Amino acid sequence: MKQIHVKKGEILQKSGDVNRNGYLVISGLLRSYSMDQKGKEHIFMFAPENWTIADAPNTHNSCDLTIDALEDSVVIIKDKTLKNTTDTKLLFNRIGVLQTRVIMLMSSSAIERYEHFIETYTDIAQRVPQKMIASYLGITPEALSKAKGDKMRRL
Amino acid sequence: MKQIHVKKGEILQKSGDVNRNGYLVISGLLRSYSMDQKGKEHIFMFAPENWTIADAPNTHNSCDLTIDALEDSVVIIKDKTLKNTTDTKLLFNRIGVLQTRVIMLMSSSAIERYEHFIETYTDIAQRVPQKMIASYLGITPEALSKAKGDKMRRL
DNA sequence: CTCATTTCTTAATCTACATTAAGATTCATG
DNA sequence: CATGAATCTTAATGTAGATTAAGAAATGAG
Repeated sequence: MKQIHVKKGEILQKSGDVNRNGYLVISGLLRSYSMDQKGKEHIFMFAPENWTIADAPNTHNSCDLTIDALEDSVVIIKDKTLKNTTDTKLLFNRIGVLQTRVIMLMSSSAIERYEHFIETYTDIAQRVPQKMIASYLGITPEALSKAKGDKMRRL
Repeated sequence: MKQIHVKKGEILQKSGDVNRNGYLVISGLLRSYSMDQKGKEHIFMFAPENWTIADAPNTHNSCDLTIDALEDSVVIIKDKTLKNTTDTKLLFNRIGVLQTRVIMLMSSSAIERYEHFIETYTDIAQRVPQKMIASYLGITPEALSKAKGDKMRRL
């Protein structure tokens, strides 16, 4: 837990780095963002004074988000690996699920989100009607039906 | 912390209720969903065996999500009001922000998301270029510029 | 098993937002 | 202050997904 000064534009963590730290912003402004396949940036969070910004833990223990400074900032680095009670683990898990969901909603097409859903929640897909999957994905049942049809025909 | 049995279709909490409980699914399947202005349902989460489903705390301490059973289920009701260390509060806060973000992305138009962003993060909007706000909202800078222009002209 | 209801598919049309492009404005740096 | 770079706006065109509608298939209650 140490305090550092970062200049505007400086990168605190890159996508792919070992995921170890959270950052508490004392002054200035940080942001976190992901990059899609086309190289387009999607801002996940802004963190002004007093906010914490961090990357939720994934299975590989690597970072999905890049974090950099939008203004000269003073930041306290926090070691996340400490927090390890059962309860906090559950909360971190939920944050991870939501982070993935936001990134998918911002940067993937309906069919890509559908494929990701099927991979991640195989069993659920077989237990609920398709229109509920569509509702979870943020599209209409008609759009999902069409997307699946198009996909089949392309094989 | 007590165990209950719920039938398929039963509602465990309604949008607007006091937000007090979380639900650990022992068997069966629950879902949480929100409703937009047009009355359209947007599924926020599915919770099969072993998952926890809950509504993040908002400022009014009321529920944003409705939770019901998609299959006959056995559920343990957990009182959330216990967890009150500084750390868990921070985590709950982050979950709340992400929950709102997901719901906005699924059920609101670009301009509605923009208006919500401006209300919620006034200061940030004045400190970053517009193209970054667009990136946060999940749209292109051109679309944001146009939406703002259209909005002005309509006044 | 049967009939009613819900769900799924397909297709036509519509709309919000993306893409591309070009000019105007603002900002940063020497 | 000057100039090049970044940002913002506007407009034309393209496209993913929404809406509407109607028929087919699956599901469920009696």
